[in-house]
Amino acid sequence: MNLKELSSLLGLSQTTVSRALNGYPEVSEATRQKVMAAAKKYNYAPSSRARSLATGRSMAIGHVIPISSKHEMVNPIFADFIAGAGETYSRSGYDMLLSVVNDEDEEAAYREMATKGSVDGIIVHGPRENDPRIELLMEIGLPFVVHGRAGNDTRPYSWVDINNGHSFRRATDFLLDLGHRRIALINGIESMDFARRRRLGYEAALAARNVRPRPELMSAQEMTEQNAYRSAREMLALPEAPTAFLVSSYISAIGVRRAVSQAGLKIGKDVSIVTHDDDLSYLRNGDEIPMFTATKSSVRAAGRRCAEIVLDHIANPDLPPVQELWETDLTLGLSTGPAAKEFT
Amino acid sequence: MNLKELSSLLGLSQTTVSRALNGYPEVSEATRQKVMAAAKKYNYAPSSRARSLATGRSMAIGHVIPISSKHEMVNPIFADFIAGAGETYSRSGYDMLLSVVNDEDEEAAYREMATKGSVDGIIVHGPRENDPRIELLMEIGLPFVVHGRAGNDTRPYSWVDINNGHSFRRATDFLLDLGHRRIALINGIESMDFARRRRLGYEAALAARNVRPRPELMSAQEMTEQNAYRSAREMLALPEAPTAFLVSSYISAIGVRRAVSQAGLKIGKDVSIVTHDDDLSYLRNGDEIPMFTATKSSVRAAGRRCAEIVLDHIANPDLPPVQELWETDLTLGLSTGPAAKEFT
DNA sequence: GAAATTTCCCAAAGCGCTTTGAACCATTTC
DNA sequence: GAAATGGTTCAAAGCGCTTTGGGAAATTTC
Repeated sequence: MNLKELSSLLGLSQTTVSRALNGYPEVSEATRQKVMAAAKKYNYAPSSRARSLATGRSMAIGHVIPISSKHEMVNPIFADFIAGAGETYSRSGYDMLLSVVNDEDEEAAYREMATKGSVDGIIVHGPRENDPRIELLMEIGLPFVVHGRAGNDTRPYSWVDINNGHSFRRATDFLLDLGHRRIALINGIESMDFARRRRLGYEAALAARNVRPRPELMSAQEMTEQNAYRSAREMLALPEAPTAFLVSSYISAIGVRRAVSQAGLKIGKDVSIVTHDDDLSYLRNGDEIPMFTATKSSVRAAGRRCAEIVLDHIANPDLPPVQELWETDLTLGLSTGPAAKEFT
Repeated sequence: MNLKELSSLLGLSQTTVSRALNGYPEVSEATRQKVMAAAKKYNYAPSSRARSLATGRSMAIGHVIPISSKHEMVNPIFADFIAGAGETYSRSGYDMLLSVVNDEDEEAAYREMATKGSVDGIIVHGPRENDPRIELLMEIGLPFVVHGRAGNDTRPYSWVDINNGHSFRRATDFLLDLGHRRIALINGIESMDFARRRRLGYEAALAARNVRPRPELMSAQEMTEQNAYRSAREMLALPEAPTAFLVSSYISAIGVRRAVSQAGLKIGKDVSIVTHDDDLSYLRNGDEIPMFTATKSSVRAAGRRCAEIVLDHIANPDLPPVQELWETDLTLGLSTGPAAKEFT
């Protein structure tokens, strides 16, 4: 069933039927009702192909998921971000176009989305320091929103980020206040912007209290349970083992927890853990009392917001860039306590 | 830059340029080279909008992600499945169209994809027992592949599934062989086909050895760390506590591990755990010696395969349905051992 | 050397919609 | 009663591509 058939069935022109369905005012209420009813009856929906050719808009937002050919990790927070963005899209009649590419093909993927015209806007994931993608996307001219920020690039592009530096500074301060002095940092790969900022926040807090940063207590790897476990285990075996861990992801925190338990130490008593918590739907940090003390910010909410912003930019191209820096909640859980005497 | 401009720039007809770019034989090698060079120089790529209108194919596969309005969980294995499917798509020039919808709107979402013609095929996620979507999709007539199966619907549709029943039967047998008699099952929601089959496999193994199934040792909930933790904790507090756990997801297994450790019990000694392992990229089960004994099957490989099958069906509509039942690997890890004497 | 074939290229139709510009009819205004 | 107005509707152009049905030039065949 297409427009032509439907129109002739109704004895109306394609123009009128199209307008009736799209809510234009130049059509009488009576005929609109008739058209709507017929559309429903014959299960008609305009072909998105034809429609987007005619309107020049494809009603889709592109997300490029880079798969590192080296480590092959798929970011676990990705599912929740997508879910958030997807909620926004489906409310607005937009689709989400996902492109999974090797990271070396990523730029080509963006360029292709633009030249093929398959999307009206783009969400950028996992920005790195001085990410070349920003430059590329500004050149391409498609509206885009970055989840995170790319280094200290101050050019006016839209992004939604959490205040990673401040967040980890506060968390470190909190541990210092509890008397901890040997605080380990289990971080993500530091070419990622968020990880770099977190380390800087952590170091700033240490410096402010004249605590010497110890390289052996800082690890920066892909945030898998296993990497975190191994790092924590090695650190706990040091002669001057850490009394607290600051961890960049919930998954990693689980690895740290395993190492700590296995060493026969009690979490929150012998060893404290503060983790960042993306509030993933399948890894909730407790209902009443959170298990981990955490810097918390919902990545799903970030997905929703990024999507909203890119849709705003599409609807209104003159909109100035939107830059939102969200503070995290430092939520107190059961994983932290004062530094044990013997260690101080 | 569009085809018209490019053609006139080259002094050729649109026909010839189009054919040159699409690899048709009716164009001389010399002009093809010229056209290719010009396309590259002017960064031309045919508009996917126009192209799909002309060809009638949209070069995209639809995935519908249902978000349960009740519990709001996003399936954590989803990211890896998508990554697998995405690899296949990008190799073949297809896009992935994701639609995140509330589960009550799911049928409408499929229907819409079909009538709007926005996709050429569909992948179905998370089939339930007697899933109405199968019927719907057969009626719609779009090629589709189900990741998993819908109950005992024997109609000829394509699916890729793991042998959940056999897998959990083997795992249960393995625990029984080790002397365990009180084996708990931490399962997913049993309206999901995979969870139902796993329970049946588990019960069959128990029945074959005349071990009475105990309802108090069976839980069926969304597979979050926390749900699993709570279930395991409650079970461990029973007068006749389980000596082994059979768990449906790695995330859940982590929750069980937490409960076991917290109870002061040693995993693999006091309490055994066997889990299903989807081989998620961010939750690898150890490199050398797996942490958990597990029934393992890569969900990413399943994503790749489902995508391949749906593309095959699109390329060749007469292809008979493809049904693949994959066996899992029962990989021995450190989480299992003989039942402790005191318990037997 | 004429006829048949092959090679290469083109004009134009068509995919299914939206949107422009014009036209028709029924009211209202002067 | 003629002119202006407003509410509805329509025919046709156009979005940018692919593909059909030829057709001219080059090559081969007899």
